[in-house]
Amino acid sequence: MSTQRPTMKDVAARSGVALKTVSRVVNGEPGVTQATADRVLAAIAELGFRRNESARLLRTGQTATLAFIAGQVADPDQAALYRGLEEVAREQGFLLYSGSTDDDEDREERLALALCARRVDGLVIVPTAGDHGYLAAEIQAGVATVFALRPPEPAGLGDVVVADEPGGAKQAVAHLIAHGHRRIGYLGQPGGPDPQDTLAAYRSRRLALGYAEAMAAAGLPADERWLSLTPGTVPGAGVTAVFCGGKAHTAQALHALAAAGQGADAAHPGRVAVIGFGDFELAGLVPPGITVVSYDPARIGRTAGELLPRRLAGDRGPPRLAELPVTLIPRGSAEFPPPD
Amino acid sequence: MSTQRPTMKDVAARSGVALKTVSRVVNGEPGVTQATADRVLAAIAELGFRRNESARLLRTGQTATLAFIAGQVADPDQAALYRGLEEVAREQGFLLYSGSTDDDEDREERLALALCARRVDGLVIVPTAGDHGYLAAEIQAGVATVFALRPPEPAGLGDVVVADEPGGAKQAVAHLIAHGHRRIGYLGQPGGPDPQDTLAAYRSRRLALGYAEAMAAAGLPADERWLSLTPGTVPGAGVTAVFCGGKAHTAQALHALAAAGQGADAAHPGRVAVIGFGDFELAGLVPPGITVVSYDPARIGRTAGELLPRRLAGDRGPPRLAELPVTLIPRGSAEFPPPD
DNA sequence: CTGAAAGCGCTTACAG
DNA sequence: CTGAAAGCGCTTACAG
Repeated sequence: MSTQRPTMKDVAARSGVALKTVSRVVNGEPGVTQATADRVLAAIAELGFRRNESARLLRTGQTATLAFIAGQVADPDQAALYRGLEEVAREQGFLLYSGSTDDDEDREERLALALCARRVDGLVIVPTAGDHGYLAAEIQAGVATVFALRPPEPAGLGDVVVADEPGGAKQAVAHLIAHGHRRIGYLGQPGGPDPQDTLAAYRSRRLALGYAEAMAAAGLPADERWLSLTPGTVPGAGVTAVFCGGKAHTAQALHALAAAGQGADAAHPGRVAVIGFGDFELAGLVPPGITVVSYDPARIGRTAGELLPRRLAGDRGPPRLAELPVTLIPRGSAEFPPPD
Repeated sequence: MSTQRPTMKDVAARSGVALKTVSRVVNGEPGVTQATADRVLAAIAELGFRRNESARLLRTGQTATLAFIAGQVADPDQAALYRGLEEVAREQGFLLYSGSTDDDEDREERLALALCARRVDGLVIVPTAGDHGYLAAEIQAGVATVFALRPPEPAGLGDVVVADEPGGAKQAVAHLIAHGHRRIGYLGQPGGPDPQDTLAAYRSRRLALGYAEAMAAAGLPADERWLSLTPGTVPGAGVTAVFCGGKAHTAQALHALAAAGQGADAAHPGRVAVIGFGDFELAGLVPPGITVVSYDPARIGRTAGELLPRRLAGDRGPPRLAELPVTLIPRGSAEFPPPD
């Protein structure tokens, strides 16, 4: 069916030299007459020979391959993370496998093990909520592994790169306080130990921590209801500002407040200030411009990629944790004092 | 440095059988005593053996690997396309490489050839504006190749899957006409042969075609200025509706119109209807809800993936072109009559 | 300067 | 039921 690809053996036969000589020419090794090299080169051109890199790598014992396992590669944050990782991979000469788990524990395991069976050199993985013990043997066997956006279970399995969610929450709350707000709510994932412990829930928990700490540090009361707002209770909660623990929550809060006539733009007298965690496309276009605390997913990817080489070089030191800083982007929805 | 991975040879030695017997057990082939199998299995467990899939595939002559080459994997549309492709890949047992060209012709070639050197079975590629002749030999050699979102140069190099942009433009214009609009403008990429012929420019050209055709079909005059609107000229062009040829253009038009007091919501008396090509996150949240003609990038990816197997099976028929249908999603910004 | 042999980790085709 | 040999396409280590 498919035209057979010519091999070095074919090139050798055609140019009347030994296999090894072809190898020398292909690799640009010294010690080949110009005349011989020319003959080999001619045969290569005539046959359309291209070296099979997979075969070379098998012999070499490496694969020059990294893998990225996302929850959803199409999620904007994880896609950006991918890009950061891709950059590092390219610079270092790695090709990149990728795949999505859809937050399915079993699918993650199948995918990760399939990739390890291909002998990828490194693995960057956005872990599902499940157990990652299955990776211990692979890590032990030398697969450089970094967990991104959240730590694995059990923790300590490998290096971790996350955003500094607690710090981000503190920044957001401090920003609101600086604008005169005192009754500040937090809209996150419904609390409690969640069997469906998603990435968003993990992040939400960390943000709630930072929120509570910032309120306490400012000597502000943190009404229990403020800590467990839902989209429906935001308008009636009596808060003058709300911090939203994720893009979805930000959108929900904006919807609910707009419907209740408490949207963050000047048209609404009882307007509630809104600040979200995580930047999103067009955040600047939704009136009056949505202020966010933004982390840099591409940087998380780059950092993850940069942790790999040391491990590949044989570093078996204890797992590292990188908490990357976040930035507040004021756009209007949080830069006004409370109504009273 | 890294703990050596045990091989089948090690397992064979440990269990006192021949290599071939280990292979039989690992592959679940019949004709092995339970006792022998148990001994082998025990050795596998003790050694923590996992078959090297790359080695197996080398011998088999396949790689069970596909590659996706995007302009930007992080672009929301291309990320969705990736997901569609990933689904098909998973179903068919392929692992997936991916990479971004950043619309750089040379980078595309380097990446594609590196992937072919790894002997990927198939390639789905969002082509840059450059020449793709370098792929002819690879396609000839059996690499199943599909171009997505736009055709390659020269055309006819391989199968193509694109959105039906002309059809989408016609739908959009017809929608506006049905709501009473007659002076309809088109905001796209600046016309003319563009040396920097981006994906957006290609799409924009196809949309302009559909726009012109729809106007002509309805017997409506298409003022030349209406066909070459820029963000700055939209408010003063005297049109009552504008069709935008991409997410960026839609955002620009919304900005310009809002600033000129001609935004698409009821608060503006001289409001201009807006309809965009390509859906975006929160299109429903930007008041009054942005009507779009939406194509389904995930479906493009799936379709591309589904074209691969036939080629892998040896089909050398002429290149196929799939133009996938688009859908109009009314959200408010285009569902009102012109002011007069 | 050039090449014959062995090997990467596995499977295929044959023997016993 | 079990195994010894050859081979996938390349490189490594040694000879000449």
